Amino acid sequence: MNTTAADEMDGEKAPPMAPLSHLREPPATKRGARTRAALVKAARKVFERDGYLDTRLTDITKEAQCAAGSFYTYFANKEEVLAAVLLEAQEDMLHPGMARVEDADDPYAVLEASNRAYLQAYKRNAKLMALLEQVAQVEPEFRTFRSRRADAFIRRNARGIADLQARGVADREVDPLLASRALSGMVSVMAYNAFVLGEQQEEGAPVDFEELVSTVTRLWANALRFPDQS
Amino acid sequence: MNTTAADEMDGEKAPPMAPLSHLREPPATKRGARTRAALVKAARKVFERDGYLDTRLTDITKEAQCAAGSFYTYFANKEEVLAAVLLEAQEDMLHPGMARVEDADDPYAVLEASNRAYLQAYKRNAKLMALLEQVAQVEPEFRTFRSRRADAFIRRNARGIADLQARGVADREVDPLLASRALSGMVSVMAYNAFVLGEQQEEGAPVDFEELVSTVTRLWANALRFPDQS
Amino acid sequence: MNTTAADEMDGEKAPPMAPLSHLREPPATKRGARTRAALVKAARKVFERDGYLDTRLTDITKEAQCAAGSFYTYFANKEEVLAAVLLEAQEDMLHPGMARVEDADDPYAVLEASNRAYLQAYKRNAKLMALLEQVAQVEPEFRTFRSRRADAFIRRNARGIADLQARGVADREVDPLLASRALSGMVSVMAYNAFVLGEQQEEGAPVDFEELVSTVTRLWANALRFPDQS
Amino acid sequence: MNTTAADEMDGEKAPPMAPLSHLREPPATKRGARTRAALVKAARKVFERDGYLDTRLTDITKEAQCAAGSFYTYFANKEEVLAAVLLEAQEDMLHPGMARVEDADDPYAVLEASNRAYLQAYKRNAKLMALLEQVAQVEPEFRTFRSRRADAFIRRNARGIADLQARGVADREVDPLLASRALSGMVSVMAYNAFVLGEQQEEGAPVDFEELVSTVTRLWANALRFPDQS
DNA sequence: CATGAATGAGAGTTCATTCAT
DNA sequence: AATGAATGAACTCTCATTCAT
Repeated sequence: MNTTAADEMDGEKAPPMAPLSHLREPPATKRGARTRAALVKAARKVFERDGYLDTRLTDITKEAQCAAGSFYTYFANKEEVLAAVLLEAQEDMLHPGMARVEDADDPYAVLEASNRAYLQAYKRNAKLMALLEQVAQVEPEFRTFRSRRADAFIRRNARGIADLQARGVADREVDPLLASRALSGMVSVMAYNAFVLGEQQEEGAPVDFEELVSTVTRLWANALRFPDQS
Repeated sequence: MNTTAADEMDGEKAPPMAPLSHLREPPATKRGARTRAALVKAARKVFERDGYLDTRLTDITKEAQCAAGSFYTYFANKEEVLAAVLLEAQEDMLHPGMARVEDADDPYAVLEASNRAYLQAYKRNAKLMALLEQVAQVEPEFRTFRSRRADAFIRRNARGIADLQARGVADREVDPLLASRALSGMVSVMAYNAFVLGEQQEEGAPVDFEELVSTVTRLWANALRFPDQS
Repeated sequence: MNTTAADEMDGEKAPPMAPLSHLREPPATKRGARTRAALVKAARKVFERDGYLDTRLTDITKEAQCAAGSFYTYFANKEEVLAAVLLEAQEDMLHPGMARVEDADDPYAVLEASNRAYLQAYKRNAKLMALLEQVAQVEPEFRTFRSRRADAFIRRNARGIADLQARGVADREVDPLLASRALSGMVSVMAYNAFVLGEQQEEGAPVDFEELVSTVTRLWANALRFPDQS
Repeated sequence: MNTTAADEMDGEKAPPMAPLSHLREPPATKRGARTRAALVKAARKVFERDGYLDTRLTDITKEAQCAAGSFYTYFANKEEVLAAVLLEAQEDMLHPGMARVEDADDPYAVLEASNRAYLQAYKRNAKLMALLEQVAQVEPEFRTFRSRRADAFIRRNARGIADLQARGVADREVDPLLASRALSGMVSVMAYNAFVLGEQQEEGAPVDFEELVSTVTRLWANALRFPDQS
């Protein structure tokens, strides 16, 4: 299984933001580029701090230290800045920097590395993921966006599962795609609970990261009936 | 394992809406009760149709065929009607009406029945669940609400898992609570995808309900290493 | 000088509330009378507590423990209850209960007794006076009302002054009416400051009542050049 | 006595509007300054015409010929515009332009000039004073404001009285502060009656300005037992 | 390009008054 | 006469978007 669980964020080359790609032409001047960059940076900061809905455009321009009107030089509305923010952040979210696995043939080791990388990436971008979840509930365009990326992730894992089934290492009774949906979903829910909700409520001990990795990996492996290794 | 996966909705007797219970005094007259009921019904309809955010209070009163001001006789704001809507719907969501299981000692059969009941209830109340997910992203009070109910569900399943572990029927290596979080989450994600997102996008064949039940059940059973039955 | 400074409140027999006398017919039944009385009493309490403007009709009916609609059985609006409240209170305000003066021919003694009685009455009805001042600024009908009563007071004192002038005991250079306006006004301002504003602000030592009496009396006597008695 | 009765309006250098100074940043552009000025001017006009309570914010913006929303660029609410109106008017009210007195050592002449100047200023700003009285009954912040200014006025006159007492020209039996309260109050009541109430009711001959000045001056002088000059 | 004031539609909310029961 | 729910006009305030400078 050579896929990673971390690619829920992957765009797979295909235009990832189809509905959001109506971006304006990039600024012609250096000053313009600077202003635009400041706006995107400010937008991310404010979005993450106040949430998408509670963010007013003037909050963004204030944070970016530019005039309210300047916003419209680069973006048509709030959705468009958000698209720009996500586009820019994608880069980081796509390269979890997975550690080399000693034995690439050991499915369990590969799976564990993959889950660890995914969870690390999620944690690193937790605020942005929280934002994405929020926006997906509020702006249909972003719901599609979220779904597409999840699908890519799911499809890749499905291929991994099918591969293992072909090699006789995984339970052949389950449909690879459906199983991938379930198991990938399981991991992403855990990530959401741990890194998004876990942060919001101070009470309760936060989950131990390594325990999280080992638990989801074990459950995943069991669920597919990886050969016993104990 | 005699718990059901369907009780994510269960309040376990305890006041389930603590933060939302600032309800006004119930109407003193029949007429008042009728109007209030009409408002709650209208609210549910409009919320489910337009979403929480896009719903204006006048949309609700218009739907309920009463004056704008009448709304405030019964509710202080949009949040309060929503609380009333959820409170009223809870009843139905709490009694999935799980079918009798032939052999209550067969963990697999119990699990399957439990999952089927849960998924049926989810499907039946899909629009409301969609609403709850949306609102949880937008109003902190409801986030707490959602979390609490999920917790109840998780804790119950955790008890079931611990029980099976004690009986030697389930993998003892995993922490029951963490495993319950993961597996319960897996089921609810599947439900969300199938019944909430599945409805919104017309493309693609909808998942077969029975296949869904059998897949999540099989994965769950495998994940906990239920004894082989094939 | 046999007039009293206390009669700013006096209605002098003449219909004192001309513009406010459009009162409805008195209730026919006993129950009606009771309800009406409860409303007036409640109105006074709430008016004095919350001020005229911040009082809603429902506050009054709530305080009177009757239904909102019942209000209109007895009064057309807020102004009318207020008129009723004032009408009822007038009685008390009109009888300052001035102590007998030993020597009714000693202008100074008479003046002092008169001022003391006036200030006592003002203090006793301070909340109502505060209310009246507020209402006079807000409802023209009551401005007239306040003016008329002040006029009565002023005219009476003016007669007293003219009398003393005739007896050669008071400065003949000043117009009696104008002087009365000034001096009566002086006393009422002091009363307002001491008993209305003085209560609202906790800081500062409240004025000593007797010092107040002696000061205004002395200034008044001096202003009219009462014969020296020191 | 070198103080003036006219300084009830005086702020004495100290920040006179402490509680009202939560003003927004002044407009950055000329256009902004123009709009703000137009709003303040319009507010004063409408307030004086309709009274504080009956003034709707849209009345002000309509009068200023700008959009309703523009109001909030400069003021948070009705109170704030009023503060701005008073702040602007203060200037004029603080410089009664008292005529030079021939003989500054003649207490009577000084007193008369002072009273004339005060009454002239009051008359000039009568509508604003009416407004202030109204508002003081309705908004606690402005009650404080009114009190503070009256206090400044009173304290100054009290110093004048004490001074005269020290020079043996005024009755030493009265407390200077209390006497000042009474006499300053006497003048301001007369001013209120003459210029505020006098205008509202058309009936009755308006008081002759000079007679007003000479009467209050004479009474004041007598009250303090200025040495005889007749 | 940047600026920041101007715009105005639209939402929530209050409460005096009416009226069916 | 009493009740208390229903009504709806009126008002404040927000903020995305435009536009003159």
